[in-house]
Amino acid sequence: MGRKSRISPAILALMTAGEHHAWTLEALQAGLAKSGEPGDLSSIFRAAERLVAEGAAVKVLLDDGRARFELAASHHDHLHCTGCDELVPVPCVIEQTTSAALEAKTGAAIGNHHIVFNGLCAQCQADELRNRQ
Amino acid sequence: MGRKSRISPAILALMTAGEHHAWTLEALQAGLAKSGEPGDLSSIFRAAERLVAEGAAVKVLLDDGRARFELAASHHDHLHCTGCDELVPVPCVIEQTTSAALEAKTGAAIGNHHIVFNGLCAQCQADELRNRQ
DNA sequence: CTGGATGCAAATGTTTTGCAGCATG
DNA sequence: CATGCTGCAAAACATTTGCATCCAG
Repeated sequence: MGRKSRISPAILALMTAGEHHAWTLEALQAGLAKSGEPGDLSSIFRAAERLVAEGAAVKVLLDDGRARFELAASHHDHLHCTGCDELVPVPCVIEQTTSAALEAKTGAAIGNHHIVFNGLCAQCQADELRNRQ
Repeated sequence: MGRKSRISPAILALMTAGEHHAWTLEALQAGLAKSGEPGDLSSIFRAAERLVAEGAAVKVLLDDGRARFELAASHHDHLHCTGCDELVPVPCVIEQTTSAALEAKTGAAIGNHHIVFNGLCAQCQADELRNRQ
């Protein structure tokens, strides 16, 4: 029944290798090319969406207008580093009681959430300090 | 020195009137047209960006790929209603101590943040319940 | 054979920019 | 009359889709 996907497993391998935590489509394309699995952006896009549909990956959209894909794992939020533009995972700080409190206060039915912090990751903060000296 | 902006004050008037809390460019264009101040999207875009630069408005980018503008005011976060697609304000639940704790834990320098909750606003939740009966 | 995966090209949707004209301080 | 706002058109940008092709079961 149809062809086996070459790109999907390569994406998962890339993500597991962990050069980044979250991958833009272009980063995926570059990474795949580097590991000998070049592909068209549209094919990578479709493979990534497939992974999301299967629950193996999640898609995160950022204020810079570019989507990032990462391995589906326990929920966490993100720090968008203004230095290196990486999307760094940070533990979730929304307590279970918090949504409930908000629901009670606003009358809304709250499902999931996503927090994006902006700032400098540890590495960039170190670089910043070093350059100032 | 140059012409007085017709669109900028009209945008502020619209926002203050408060039909929406956050406005997409198209919503702004529609609203302006309805109040007798039609304008080109590019002009509205530039006026809105100007307001952001002046600090009178803030720009929020959402996962649906469309930017929204709202009056600059005390910080709050948002509920993106999956029913009516409105961006509803909710009080911020990030304590000052929370960022500090995250900074200590991650080594990052955290500036601002933005939380987007997904769910149904009070109105849509009521509609949902009514339609099920 | 058949159903899914891929590549190429093109469409999409929104934001952004170039440029000429216009208004007003 | 110079400066900044406006409209129109087109570029830019990432994403998404159409379609023909290819490949493994």
